[in-house]
Amino acid sequence: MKNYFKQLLAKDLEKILSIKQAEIYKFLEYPKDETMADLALPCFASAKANGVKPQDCANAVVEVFKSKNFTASAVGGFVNFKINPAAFDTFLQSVLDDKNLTIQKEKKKTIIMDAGGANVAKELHMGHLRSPIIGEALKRLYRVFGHKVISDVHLGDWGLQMGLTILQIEIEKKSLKNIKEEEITLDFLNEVYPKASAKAKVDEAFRKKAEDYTVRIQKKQEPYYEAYRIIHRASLKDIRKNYDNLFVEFELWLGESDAEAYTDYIIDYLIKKGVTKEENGTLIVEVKKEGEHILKPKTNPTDKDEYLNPMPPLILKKANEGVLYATTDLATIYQRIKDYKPDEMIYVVDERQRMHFEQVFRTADKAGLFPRDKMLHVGFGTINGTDGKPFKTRGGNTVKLNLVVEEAIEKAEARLKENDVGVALERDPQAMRELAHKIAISAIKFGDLSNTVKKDYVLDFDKFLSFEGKTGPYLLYTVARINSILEKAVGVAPKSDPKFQIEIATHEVAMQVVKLIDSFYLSLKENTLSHICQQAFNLAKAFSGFYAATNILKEKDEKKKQGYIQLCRLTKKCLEFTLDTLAMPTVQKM
RNA sequence: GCGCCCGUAGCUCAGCUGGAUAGAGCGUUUGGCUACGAACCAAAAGGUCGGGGGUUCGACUCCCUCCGGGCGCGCCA
Repeated sequence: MKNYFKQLLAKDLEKILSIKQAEIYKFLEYPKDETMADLALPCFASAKANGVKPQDCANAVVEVFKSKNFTASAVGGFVNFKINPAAFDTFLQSVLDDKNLTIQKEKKKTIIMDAGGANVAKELHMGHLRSPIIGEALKRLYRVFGHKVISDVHLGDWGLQMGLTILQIEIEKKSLKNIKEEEITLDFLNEVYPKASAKAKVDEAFRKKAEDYTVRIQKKQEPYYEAYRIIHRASLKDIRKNYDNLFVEFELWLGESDAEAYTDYIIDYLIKKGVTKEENGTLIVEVKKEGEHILKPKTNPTDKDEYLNPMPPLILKKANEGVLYATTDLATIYQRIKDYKPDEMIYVVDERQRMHFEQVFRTADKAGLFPRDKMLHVGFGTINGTDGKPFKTRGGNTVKLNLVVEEAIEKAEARLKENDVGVALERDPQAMRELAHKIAISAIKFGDLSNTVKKDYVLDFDKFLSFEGKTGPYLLYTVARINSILEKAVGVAPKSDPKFQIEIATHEVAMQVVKLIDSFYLSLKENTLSHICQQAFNLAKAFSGFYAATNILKEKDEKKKQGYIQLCRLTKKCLEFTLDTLAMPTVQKM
C-alpha cells in the first residue's frame, strides 16, 4: 500500500463493498484519459461474478458511496472518482514538508552494487556509458527507500589485456626494464592496447605469449608485475576523471586484482564443497539444470564436441593454471561477504553477460556461498547507431567517452550563449563551462535513463544533444523558471498554511505529483529508471502548461497567488528530488 | 541448433498487477514573445500495436504458432 489516495479511497470503499481494503487497492487505477477522473474502479469482474451488468454495479457503488475526500460518478462499467481540493491540499502539503516526498522506507538492507565496467589500460568509450549512469541512479533510488548501498567500480585489471599491453610495451621499449613511469602516459597506453589487441587476433604466437605474460603478472613475477602496477596507476587517473565528469561516485575502487588474494581460497572452498570437477586439465563447476547441456550429435566420430548447451560449466581454472573472469568474480563475492556482509548484490553490467552471471550466481548458490535470489544482474542493452549496430564513428571506430561529454559541453555552451544567462557569463569562462557541463550531463543521463534498462536503443547524436523536448535540459529549464518566480516572489510573504488552489489550471500538476511518487515504487520494483524519467517529464510538462496559461505573479486574488506559489515550490521540490535521485545535476539558472 | 531479448506513428521511444477513444518527443503544418525566462506553450495531420490463432465481459499487455531483427552459447572480459 503505497499510494496515498488509493489507500484513502480503498478505506472508504471497504465500508460499503465488503471486500478487503488491500483487494480494493489492487483494483484501483488511473484512467488513461485524465479528464475523466483521478482514480477509477472497474466493476466488470465483480459484475460478472454477481451476474449483474457492470453499469448497474457501478451505479450501485456510486449510490451508497460517501466520502469527504472523493466524489464518485458511474460511467460505463467504471466508478470514477475525483479527489476533492481539500484532500489534495493535505497530501501536497505533506509532500512538501517531507524530506523523502512521503516515499516510505523499507526494511534496511545492505546492498553491494557492482557498476562501472572500466578496464585498466583500455580507454573508456561509448560502451562504458550506461553502467555508471544506471548504477549511480539505481544506487540513489535504493537509498531513497532506506537501503545502504555500497558501489564498487570493480575494475577489469586482472585479465588478458594486461598481458597484451605489457608484451606490446616490451616490444616497443626493447625490454621491460627500460620502462620509466613518466613515459607511460595515457596517450601512450591508448596507442599500445589497440595495437596489441589487433595483433593478437591474427598472430597466434603473440596471443599465446600475452596469455603467458598474463599468468606471470597474476603470479606477481617481476619485472612483469612492476610494469603492471605502473600501468594501473596511469589508467586509474584517466578512469577517475571520466567518472567525475559524469557525476558518478564509487564508494569502493576495488578491482579484479583485489580479489586475486582470494582466488586460491575460493577454489579451495569450492573443491571442499564438492562442486568442482576436473576436465581436460581444467577445473570446472557444473551449473546446468535438467534439460541443459546437450551434446550435439556428431556426423563424424572425429568431429569436435559441440554443445547445444545454454548453460556450459563455469571454468575456474584454465589448463595453463590461469584464472578467469568467473573465478575472480567468485573471489570478489567472497571478499564482499567477508568485508561488508551484504544482504544483496546487484551487478549493473551489459545484458550480453547474462549467462556469465547466471553461471557465477548458480555456482555461489550451489556452494552455499550466497543465495541465488539475493543476486541480481541488471543487464542493460547496447547503445546503437542509426544503423542498428553498436555506436561507432563514421570511420567505424568506437567513440571515446570523454569526447562524447566534451562535445555535449560544447553544444550546451553554444546554446547557452544565445540567451541572457549565457551572455552574462561571457566574462567568466569557468562558470560558463561548469554550467554547460551540468546541462550536457543532464542531457546525456536523461537520454539514457529514459530508455528501458535492458533494451538496446538507437542513439542519434544530433538529436541526443538537441536539448529540446523530452530531455534533461527541459527539466532543468522548468526548475530554472520556477527559481525566477520564487526569487521575485520573495517580497510576497507567505500566509500561514497557504492552500494549493487545486482548480482546473493546477489540477494536472497536482495529479502528476501523485503519479511521480508512484513511479519511484515502480522503478524500484523493475530496476529501471524510465518510469521516473517519464513522470518527471510529465510533471514538468504539466507545470509548463500551467505556467503559460497563468500569470502567477500578476494574479490579483492574493489567496490564489499564494496557492500558485506554493505549487511552484512543490514542483521545484519534486523535480529536484527526482533529478538528485537520478544523479542528474540541477542548476539555478540556465 | 539451443537459450535470452526485441518488433507500437516518417524517426526515436513510453505504455505498471489485462480495462474506457493506443501515448510522448523529434520531424511536418499552423498559431503565440515591448517576456513571472520562447531550451517554452497551444493546436493539426500521422498507427490493422510484425502476421495468424487462442484464453477473457475486455488483449499492445497473458498463451501458442509463424515471420523479421539483435545478442549469447567451455578455457576473452
